[in-house]
Amino acid sequence: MVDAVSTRAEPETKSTSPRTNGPSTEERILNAATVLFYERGYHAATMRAVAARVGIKAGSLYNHYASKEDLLFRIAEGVMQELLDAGRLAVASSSRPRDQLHALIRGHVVYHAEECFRAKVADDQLNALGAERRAAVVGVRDAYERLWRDVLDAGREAHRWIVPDTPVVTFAVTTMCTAVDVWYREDGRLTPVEIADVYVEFVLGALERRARSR
Amino acid sequence: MVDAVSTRAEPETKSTSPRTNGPSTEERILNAATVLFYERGYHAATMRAVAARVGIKAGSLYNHYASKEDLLFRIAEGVMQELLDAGRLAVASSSRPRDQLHALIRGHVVYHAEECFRAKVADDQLNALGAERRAAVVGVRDAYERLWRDVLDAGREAHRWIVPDTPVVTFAVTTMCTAVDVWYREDGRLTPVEIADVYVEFVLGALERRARSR
Amino acid sequence: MVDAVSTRAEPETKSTSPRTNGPSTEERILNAATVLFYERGYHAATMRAVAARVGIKAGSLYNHYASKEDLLFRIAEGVMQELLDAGRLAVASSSRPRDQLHALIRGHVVYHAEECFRAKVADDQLNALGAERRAAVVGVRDAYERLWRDVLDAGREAHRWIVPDTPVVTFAVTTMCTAVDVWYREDGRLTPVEIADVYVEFVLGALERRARSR
Amino acid sequence: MVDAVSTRAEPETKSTSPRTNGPSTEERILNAATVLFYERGYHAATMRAVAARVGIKAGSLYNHYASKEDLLFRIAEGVMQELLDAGRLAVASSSRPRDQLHALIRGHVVYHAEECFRAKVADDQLNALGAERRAAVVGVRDAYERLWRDVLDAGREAHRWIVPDTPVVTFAVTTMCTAVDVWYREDGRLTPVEIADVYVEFVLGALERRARSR
DNA sequence: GATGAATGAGATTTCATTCAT
DNA sequence: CATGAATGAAATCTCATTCAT
Repeated sequence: MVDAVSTRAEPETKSTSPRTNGPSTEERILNAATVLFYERGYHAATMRAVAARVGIKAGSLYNHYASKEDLLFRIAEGVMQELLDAGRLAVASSSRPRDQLHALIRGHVVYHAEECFRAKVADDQLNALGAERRAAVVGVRDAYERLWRDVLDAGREAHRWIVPDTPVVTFAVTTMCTAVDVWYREDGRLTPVEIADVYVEFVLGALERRARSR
Repeated sequence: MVDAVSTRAEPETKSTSPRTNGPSTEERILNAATVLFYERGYHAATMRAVAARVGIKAGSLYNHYASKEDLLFRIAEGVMQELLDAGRLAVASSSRPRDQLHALIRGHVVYHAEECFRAKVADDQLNALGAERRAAVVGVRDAYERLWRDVLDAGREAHRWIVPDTPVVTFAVTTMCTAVDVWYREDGRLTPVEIADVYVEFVLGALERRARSR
Repeated sequence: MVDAVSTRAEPETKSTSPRTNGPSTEERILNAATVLFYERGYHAATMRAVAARVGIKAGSLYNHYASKEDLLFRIAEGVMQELLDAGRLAVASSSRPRDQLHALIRGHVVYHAEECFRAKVADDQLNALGAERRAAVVGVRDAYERLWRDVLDAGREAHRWIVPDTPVVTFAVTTMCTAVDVWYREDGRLTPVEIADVYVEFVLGALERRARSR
Repeated sequence: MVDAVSTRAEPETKSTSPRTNGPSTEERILNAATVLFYERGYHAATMRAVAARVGIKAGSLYNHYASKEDLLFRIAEGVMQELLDAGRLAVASSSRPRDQLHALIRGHVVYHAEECFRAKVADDQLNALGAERRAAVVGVRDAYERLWRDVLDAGREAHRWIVPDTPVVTFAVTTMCTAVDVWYREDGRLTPVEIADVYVEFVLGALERRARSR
């Protein structure tokens, strides 16, 4: 189930042309923009720098994308859509809230590890978008968060999870699981799935806690 | 103990001249910059906008601060220093890790709720600083995180807390507790202290969890 | 020999494209900057004014030169290099110090008359350059002055020239010959070569003077 | 005769108040401005830097001088007037052109050595003055140059000096004698008077030259 | 589809100058 | 007289974007 996420084509190796070429210019531009938005932030990254990373000149970017904001929009929209799709699969993979949450966390953590650049850009640079496009992305994000909220509410009923305040807990949990995009390194000690399991344990432990004596 | 944080003078009401005046121009500039860096991000906020918010002209800012970067540095440095000071008080307030963590979480959450603008700016805009100044701020931040790590390690010994990976858990917990700065509103349902207690319960529940049957 | 100087391509008439166009934008910018630096001084000349003289907008200058200082550097470096090259040819044109000095003076005077704008800028605005670039230009200038000093020393031996203090006399003579760049006008009474001959006579007269009765 | 120049009060030691104090604030400001205009040029020197050198704040300068341009004007006017006065004394000191020129050169060289900062500022930064004030200074300068021209013309009659073109030679000679202000150092090998004698010898040698055989 | 050059809007910063205290 | 703070004008430089070639 979770694998819905990790089966996404890797833009560096798969390409448009059936067999021979690397990624298309469009893809290479989007990847370059992703890295630069990640490293410097949207406003500090310049179109010249994006172009240089692709090996073309700034003017040529506009043969492929309408504007700088357009680049950011494509990145953010793509990320949110992929997350939402994966989240829906996760929820559909079982009818038990505990398994659904397990799948949600695993999908979220793995995605934010493997796609840490894109995910972090989508999170952090969102308010650089104009009102209209930001609203579009936020809409998808809200749908995604509703998945989590619904699972938490269902678990409170089905498993007697302790959820004093659903929105607060939802946000706390997703934020915590998102944080891997800050420090994940491909060559680190833990694989994305192992990291995810730490989080699953931690969150379920908290939800299923008993009243502590103090 | 935790109150170390909330006793900071409120710059809007206390002032330099004993009684009569409001905050000094320096303070008003720093506050204006904080809000604008928060709302738009460092690069998108302009010095003209900061000045307009204070009611002076852009050039006048430079009678008080050397540069735009200087403004950001003062904000970030102040936040980190205050957090570190409060964290040290929290740790010093008891010798039981459980109480220390309680104090840490409460201080952190209350601070990030009450000072959500300043705290979020200090977190998000850090890499807009030049290398040298960023390093100075990061140094303070690292010292602060070490407080948490040490408490978690001590709790693992003293209370048999389940901490599979100290850095990962530390980062997960602090990130989760930081997240209030995103959504906290003064007129919300919960007070900062109430919010903090939700987090305390949640985190201690997770750390003191028992193996679940699956 | 002296003609080494006057054979420099005239940027106003030669161009990049074989035949049709006038000077390139790069050349036109450099010429405009030269005139304005000459008329107003480096600091009082604005990039806007340079651009206006070329017929473009200020921002466009930066498609061709990295900075205002860069413009000054190119001018100064070019002048000094041309003077040095011409000076070396002059010295190489004969083995008699008297003829070498004749050639040096003529070359120097003709250059400072024909290129009075560029030459005066290179002389007067040098300390507007940053330390590094000023050092580069001063290095070339020192090499040029050494040519003169060596010829004066050689003449003292070969022709019994009266040179009480070589550096002082060198500087006095070159300064005097440089001064044409202040007042020379193309439509004046004397041609550059005629002016040069006045200086040659004057300087050789001084060097070959006999003790006067007082 | 020449000593008319060197008897000028030294502003660092003599003062307005009869006995006790150092130089007045007015004088100290003018001296600071002189040094800074010399070192950086008029436009690159800031009023703040002038004030800092005096030990006051920028605003206080305007209690003493009306504007930055005013400072430059006082410097330039003072220099030119002093030169003219000394030149008139020099010419009046004898009726023989040879002695008059001797006194002129000595006075000029000594002045440009001892007052090299003020003299160089007066020469180089003149065109930073507005049209009106520049004209006032240039008027004095022209009167001074006329002294030299008249002596050269008189010497051509009286001593058969070789002066092919009076303006050209006048300018060449004064420029040469002015150049000491560039390199003179108080702790150098030669005293101002010794330097002056080198120039006197050189110039008279040139003027009294015989036709050379070539 | 890429390029080089131009543009115009805007950003940060500097600085001479003013003035109330 | 000195000061600190404010001002407004201007300067250098950046950058997304356009467009003819």
